[in-house]
Amino acid sequence: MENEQIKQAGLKVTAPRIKILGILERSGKRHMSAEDVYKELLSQDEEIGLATVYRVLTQFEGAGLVCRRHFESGQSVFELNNGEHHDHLVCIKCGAIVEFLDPTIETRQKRIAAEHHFKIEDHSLVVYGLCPNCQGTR
Amino acid sequence: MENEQIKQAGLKVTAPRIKILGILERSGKRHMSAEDVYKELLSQDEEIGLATVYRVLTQFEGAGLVCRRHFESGQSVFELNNGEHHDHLVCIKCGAIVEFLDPTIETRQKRIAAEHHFKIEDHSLVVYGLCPNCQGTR
DNA sequence: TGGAAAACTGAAAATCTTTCGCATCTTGTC
DNA sequence: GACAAGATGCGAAAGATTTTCAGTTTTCCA
Ligand SMILES: [Mn+2]
Ligand SMILES: [Mn+2]
Ligand SMILES: [Zn+2]
Ligand SMILES: [Zn+2]
Repeated sequence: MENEQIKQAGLKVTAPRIKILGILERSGKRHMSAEDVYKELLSQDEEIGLATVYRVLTQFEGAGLVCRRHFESGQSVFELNNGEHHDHLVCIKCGAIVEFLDPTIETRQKRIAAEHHFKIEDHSLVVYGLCPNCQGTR
Repeated sequence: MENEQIKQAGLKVTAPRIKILGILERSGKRHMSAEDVYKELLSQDEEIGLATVYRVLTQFEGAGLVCRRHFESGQSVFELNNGEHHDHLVCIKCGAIVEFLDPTIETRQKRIAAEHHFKIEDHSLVVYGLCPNCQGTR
């Protein structure tokens, strides 16, 4: 359970960490902002401050338990790291997110970095658009 | 000169706008944050407030004169819009930026959006890594 | 198990970047 | 030149995230 993952990540097992990891695993939403997590905690009558949520999410990120994403919404969103990289398709109207992985794109990126003698470290690809549900309306 | 571009963009020709556009055109750096532009103005003894810099850059963006980018640095950077879309390779150590355009990637993105029935609106691809100069050191 | 060191926590204050409110100027037009 | 519409500068405010700090909690080992 959570305790093990936290311990293996090299972090002390504390109530806030267990609770927050549990929320990320079971809340339904795969991509959550710190605020989202905080609200979920509140709704469960947990006494955990927002600063702690930020702190824990950042630690989880450092430990590789979660990935932080910067979509153009002003706030970071976090998702459990399942070990496999992927990119995102984001609906600019309703916020719906579709994950995808395109080997061709991944390959081209590596080639481009190599051509410019860059040692690639990471990348972020986000495609913004309107999801099927949001295309009719305005 | 600047006056014409500003006028054609449908904006009144004012001193701050002329000065800021001039800086974007002649400052050497192609990608500048609002703060960068502001500092440059200060160094030229211009009495232009930071709020005005943000305002003007946002207006320029709306008018299509500049593009706003969100690299993971916390602040937006702006660059003159030369009409051609491109993506970026960013050095995580020194901040060096290389621009590139890969038709294959562009095509794949469109296909992926189509497969998910998304009406693509925009996209952001940034590859982070170490530039040639920054690879030796730590 | 006992207890101290190390790590962690919540709340409040501090940062940082960006935007607002508004009184005061400018610009474009007649 | 006179005027309305639009811009500017300034300080305050906002929103997201981080830091500080004093009081807990967890770990670890005797
Ligand atoms: Mn994802
Ligand atoms: Mn560019
Ligand atoms: Zn949608
Ligand atoms: Zn570099």
